[in-house]
Amino acid sequence: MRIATWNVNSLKIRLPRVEEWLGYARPDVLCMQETKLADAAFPALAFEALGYRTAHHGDGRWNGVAIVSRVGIDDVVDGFCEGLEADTDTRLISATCGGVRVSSVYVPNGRGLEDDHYAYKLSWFDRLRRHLEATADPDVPVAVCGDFNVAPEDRDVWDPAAFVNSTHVSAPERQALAHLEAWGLEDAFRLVHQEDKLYTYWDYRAGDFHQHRGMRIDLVLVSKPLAEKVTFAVIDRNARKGKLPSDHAPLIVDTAD
DNA sequence: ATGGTCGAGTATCGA
Repeated sequence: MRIATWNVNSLKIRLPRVEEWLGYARPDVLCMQETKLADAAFPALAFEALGYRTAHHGDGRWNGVAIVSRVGIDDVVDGFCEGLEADTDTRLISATCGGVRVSSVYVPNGRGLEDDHYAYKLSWFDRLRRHLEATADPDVPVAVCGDFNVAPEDRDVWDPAAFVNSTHVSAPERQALAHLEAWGLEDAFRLVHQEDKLYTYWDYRAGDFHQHRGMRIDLVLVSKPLAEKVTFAVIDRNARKGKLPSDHAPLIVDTAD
């Protein structure tokens, strides 16, 4: 099974690139983030034409998450169901695809260490853990895929010195990610690759992509039954090149069976 | 040279 995740930074403008990419990457499941679409505007027909069924959770201008699957898509849940009030944003959608409980997540950016959005980010991680506790089981196949807006380790950013007192690398954020993983998830990319300087996101500004100034913040987290079957993982940097790219590259993870 | 870019929408905000 091939699972992929891609922050597309507006599906409206990115749809041609996504269609092209699906044509050659052919994932069984693709999780997308930052569609920036309302549900009524989601281009379901374009995906169905390529053999994918779809689920989308969005409210228009910001955020928005989707799962498209050619191995079935059942039991779709929008947002959290850990028993608290609804999230203010559309940042989570879950579905069962080919026997795997898949979630597409767009973790809040945080903006700054003193910003209210940073507290929202930390609480969001806690809610995601509680959501998994309430709805899933780490002993069955689970894949939590998306833009986590956290670089797990210093080797996941182009220059740790450039991120002092910044979001994405702070100890509380890394601890929040680690606490999520402690539920029973592993970073599938790191099961395959140990090298540094492998990134999934590069700022549009200042030629960061060409200067290799990036961050690895897009992850596929898998439960043990999937982790044991991971055979391949790659960040498709080619999708960050060319005309009208997203500022994120897609991440692909393959598992046996 | 002290800025560099996108995408939302059409003034700025968010990343």
